[in-house]
Amino acid sequence: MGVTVKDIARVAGVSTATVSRALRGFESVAPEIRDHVLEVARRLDYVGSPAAAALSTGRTGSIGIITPFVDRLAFQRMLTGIERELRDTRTDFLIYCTGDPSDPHPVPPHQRLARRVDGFLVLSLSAESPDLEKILQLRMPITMFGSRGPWTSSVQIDDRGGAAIATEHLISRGHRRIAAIYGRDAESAAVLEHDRHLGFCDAMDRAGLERDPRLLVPGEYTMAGGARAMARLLDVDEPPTAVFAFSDEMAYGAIRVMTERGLRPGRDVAIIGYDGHEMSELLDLSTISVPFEEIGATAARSLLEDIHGRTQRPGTTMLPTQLIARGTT
Amino acid sequence: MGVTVKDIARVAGVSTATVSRALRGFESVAPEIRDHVLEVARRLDYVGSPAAAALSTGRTGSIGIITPFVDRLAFQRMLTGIERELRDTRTDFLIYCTGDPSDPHPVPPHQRLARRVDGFLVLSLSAESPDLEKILQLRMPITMFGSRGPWTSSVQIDDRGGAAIATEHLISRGHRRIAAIYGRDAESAAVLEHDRHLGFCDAMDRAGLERDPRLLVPGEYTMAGGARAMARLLDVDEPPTAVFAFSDEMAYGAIRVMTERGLRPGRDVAIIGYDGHEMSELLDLSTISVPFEEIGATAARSLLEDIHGRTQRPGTTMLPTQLIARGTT
DNA sequence: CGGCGATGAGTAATCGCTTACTAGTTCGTC
DNA sequence: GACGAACTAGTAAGCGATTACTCATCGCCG
Repeated sequence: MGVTVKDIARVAGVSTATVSRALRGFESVAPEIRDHVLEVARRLDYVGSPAAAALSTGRTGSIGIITPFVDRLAFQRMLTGIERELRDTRTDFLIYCTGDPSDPHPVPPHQRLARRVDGFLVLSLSAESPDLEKILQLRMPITMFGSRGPWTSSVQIDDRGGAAIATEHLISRGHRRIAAIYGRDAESAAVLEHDRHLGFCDAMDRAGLERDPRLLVPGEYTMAGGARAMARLLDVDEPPTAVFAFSDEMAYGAIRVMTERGLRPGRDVAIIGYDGHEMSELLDLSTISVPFEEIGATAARSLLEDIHGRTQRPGTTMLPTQLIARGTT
Repeated sequence: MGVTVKDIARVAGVSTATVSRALRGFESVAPEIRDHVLEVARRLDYVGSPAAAALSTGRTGSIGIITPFVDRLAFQRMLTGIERELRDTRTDFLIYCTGDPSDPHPVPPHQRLARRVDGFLVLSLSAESPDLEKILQLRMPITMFGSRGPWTSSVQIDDRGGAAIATEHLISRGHRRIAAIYGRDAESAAVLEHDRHLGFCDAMDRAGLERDPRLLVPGEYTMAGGARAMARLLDVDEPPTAVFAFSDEMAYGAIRVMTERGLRPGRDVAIIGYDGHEMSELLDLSTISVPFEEIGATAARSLLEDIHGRTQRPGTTMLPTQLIARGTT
């Protein structure tokens, strides 16, 4: 059904080798023959078979994105950046969602994706994820965000510094009793949010403020989780006067609970988020803005360079965050 | 570097044909040989080459998702559903974003994806998109949402009915001067939002209300666009008392502008959105809820059935929408 | 005890493209 | 005027898995 190089070769009166060379723009083809072949290919509406090319060259022309979730704003924004970056490169991307660690995926990612892609973009994957090790073992080009590998490229943001700035912002507003809503496990050295927690501790300790364990609650990185967390915080004997949510989404949920209980964000209880999603502007939520689109684009670019061997050795790019003070603080 | 069927054949002492048959679970392999081959494959950590399999069978084991945008909540939600549905099927997905029609993509989707996937999920693509025709010409399995093809399967929602219900809801609240914020082109018969516009007209006409052209403004389906639209509406001589935004995201932007101008949503100006995103609950925004996750999952399931020939002929699934009345109306 | 169907497994062709080698020309140079 | 460098283009060998055919065995029946 499909037109193949053989068809073009026949019609153009050359060998398939020449067709292939012409199609790939090699120098060693006489200009007029090259143009002729290209013209024939166009006329026959030729579309090459990526499978055949991949089998032959070992290059698939696509990359794999590995992430624990697809339904988070941060991922959506990174995906936007990745798509924009890849758009003109004829590189496709596959998404592999590891999902909830408690409900392990039937087919491990390295099995499913290894032979399908030329490299991986590992986004926000907990460093303790068992999948990660398997992927590293493949020794394929990898760029990571949210975790680091010994020999892989990575894109990073200064989460520890950003979290400290967020906390100091609350402190500078006169707050002394400050709560933090983390994701799942603030203490684990392996998880993504560790840096944010460290930054929070840095700032609190520097200011000589007490870190009441009851004011440190998990929010699962979701709106619903943030709402539950806020409810818990408000039920503490001596509720906090300010809250630092480690993600905007959790802050949204927290704000809803505050509003439901008749508390005005920024007046009765201050709150600051982290991520800088578009929606936060709407809610007048103070936050630390994180350039996720750019993170995605940068990571994609880095991976492509790695794949095409245009890079010397794994590099690390640090992208800036920025405090955006709004009405809720 | 990779382990191939040949390696397994050698180690297991059988032919590659037998290895292939054993791996694919064919009947015609003696149980003990099958188990032995499987054991060897497992021991060697064998991972098959999708490229080779694809070349040989013509099946790629992946599907292509075609959509004009990746940075919208509706897409994110559909993707979540698709991912959930595909998770256990060993089917991968590629995303092809057509992007802004005014800035055409350098490589048309049918060229880039045709040979790479077994079928397409066409989501929210305007029926007048030039890409669509090319894809239809491929005669591959397709399931669409947001547009319809003559012979393709599709998942639909009753947008016309939903929009009428939203409008009637505003009317039932006593509003007479009602504005609508559409996306880009409310009149074109080809675009996605046509049905919502029709539903709006239905309800207005049935109630005998005037549709002032100045109260029909575009919002580009984005928050920023919705904000601009609302600003325009408030500058009209006789501003509307109620607004129907054809998407929640535009409603968010509209609410921001209302708030900025000191108007209280639901008190001074009523507003209702469309889509039922999670965030709308937070903003207390009335809306028509659309089950995007389920739409994605249903579409994916339908496409897989089509690809595997388990279906007789193209089917259409209609999914329900639901009015969610909240504080803004 | 020979022949036949059923069953299991091997041989080799094939999918479409890439590329190392080979071969035939054309120039340039001494 | 001849030899070799520099070009071009063709030949054919893969890449790794699948599968149509072919072949060997075994059991069973007449």
